[in-house]
Amino acid sequence: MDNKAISRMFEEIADMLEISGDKYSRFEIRAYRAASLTIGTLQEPIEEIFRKGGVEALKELPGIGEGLAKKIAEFIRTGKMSKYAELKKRYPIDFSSLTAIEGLGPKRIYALYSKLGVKDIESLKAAAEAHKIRGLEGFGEKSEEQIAESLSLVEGNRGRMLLGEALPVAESMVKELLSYAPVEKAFIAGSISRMRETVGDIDILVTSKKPKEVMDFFTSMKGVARAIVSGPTKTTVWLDIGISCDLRVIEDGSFGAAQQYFVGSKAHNIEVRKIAIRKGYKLNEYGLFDKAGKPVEGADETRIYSKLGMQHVPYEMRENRGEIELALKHRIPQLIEMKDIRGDLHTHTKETDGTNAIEEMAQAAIARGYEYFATTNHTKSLRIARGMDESGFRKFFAKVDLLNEKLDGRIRILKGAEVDILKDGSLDLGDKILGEMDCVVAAVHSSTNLTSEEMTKRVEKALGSGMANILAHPTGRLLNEREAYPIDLDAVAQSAKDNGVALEINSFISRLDLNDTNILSTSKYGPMYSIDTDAHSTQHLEMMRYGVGTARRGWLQSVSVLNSMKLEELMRFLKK
DNA sequence: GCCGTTTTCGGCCCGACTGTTTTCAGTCG
Repeated sequence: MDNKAISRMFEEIADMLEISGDKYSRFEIRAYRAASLTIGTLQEPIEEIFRKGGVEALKELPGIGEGLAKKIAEFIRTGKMSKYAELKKRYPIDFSSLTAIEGLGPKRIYALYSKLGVKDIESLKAAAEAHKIRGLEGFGEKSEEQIAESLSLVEGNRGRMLLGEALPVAESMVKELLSYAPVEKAFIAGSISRMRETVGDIDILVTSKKPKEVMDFFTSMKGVARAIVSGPTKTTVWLDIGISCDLRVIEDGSFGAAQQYFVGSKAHNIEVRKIAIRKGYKLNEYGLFDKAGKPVEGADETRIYSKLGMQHVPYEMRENRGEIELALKHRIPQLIEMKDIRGDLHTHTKETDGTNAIEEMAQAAIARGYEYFATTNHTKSLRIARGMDESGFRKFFAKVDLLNEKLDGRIRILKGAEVDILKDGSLDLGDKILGEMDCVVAAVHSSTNLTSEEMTKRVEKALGSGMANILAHPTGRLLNEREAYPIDLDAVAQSAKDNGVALEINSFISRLDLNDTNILSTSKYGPMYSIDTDAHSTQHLEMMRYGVGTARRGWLQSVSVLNSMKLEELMRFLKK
């Protein structure tokens, strides 16, 4: 993907400029790093932005001006960036791998290169094993040990962890801190609090009058493999599950400022701090201060934003994607919340590849306070999931009818299917049985190697069939496993709107499909969205919060969410 | 190299921790 490549090149250019000793200002270097951050966290392909709007569109991106836009354009057009190539000739060093080593930055990497010829992970490993590093100026035994340790970690290859894996861990750590350590408040910050689909580490913030005791407790907690950094206010540990966890201890009076600071994102915070400066303040994690250094506000995050003339910004929006301007104008939308969700429209039972019976699914849905849910088992083409044919569904639906009667209005079970969209765009069951269903979820599970044109046409045909209500996991991606298949989401969103079909936001932790940027880019066509769990067990119903978080990252309001509707209104939408 | 209620020049986010540096540079988030 170009985004990653360009982001990495800019970062490496910054690294190389930093050691070059040429007369580049540190601000020029910083500009490359800022651009790297912008592009690295962009989830829309930069190539597409360029294709649609050329260099001018690139310049719209924060931190990208004339010069960098041209370099990006050069790379997209030719596959090369001359500035990068020139510098690389002078410094044939693999910075992006080496900077991943804890404690190594450009300066020390260059020292290792010029004195020991270290230029990649392998030569670094050799130097460390031969104990050649400890003798170098600026290095010591400790540095060498740290490098060796970090090397073994990098070789264990850690990617970003799924939100749905990290959040529960963070929650249990917070619970333990609150129960057994002298802390008053504990709060999950960082990318988890912003509900990013994957997270690089866990950030926890606590208030306490006894920071040392808290830190001692923290480093000895179950699941902590070892401490990486430990100070009185900040401690970083490595967890057994293969992710690091930061704990910051602050005073109660700074809680709001610290919250603002540690929720991030970095890009959002840089903008907020610039606004603070413009208004004659200084903002850091301890509070908002006036010119004389006198504290103005610190305990309450909302009041800090307010002093800056801004509305409070929901965590999920803090990505510097336009929310700053909205907050300044006091026009932050009222985002969808968990309490708006009245049901789940994509679930499975043991009749196909689920693990629970329909009765158990119904009880679990009732326990969640739902008004309704749809049972949507797989159809016959999906053999691997023991998909059912028409007679299978008829038999199953008879059971559902009985159950609905028995439940006597405590919840309404909608009869449905997750019907396969076949290669030619037709649906895997006949119109007769589909027409009898309350809720038809259509999904692509096969022939995913089509071109974008073919795939788009295939899906459009299914949406236009008059039988589909929801398009499940529209891009088919699986986090850390499989890329989205090529499809024109703009066309799909338009077609969904025209045909009264909702686009799914699949909440399953490895899917989150559509993702936040897909939602942001498709919502201008005005389709409805359905936030579903695709639950294959009663446990999976819990995943709803990840879908809601993703929807919030996509700035979605409840009026655009199908399953925030009351049953009666929903049934009108589902009518074929 | 970017950017503008400081607008085409002259600023540019901010603080913590570590190791070896005898006073702080380098790295990290």
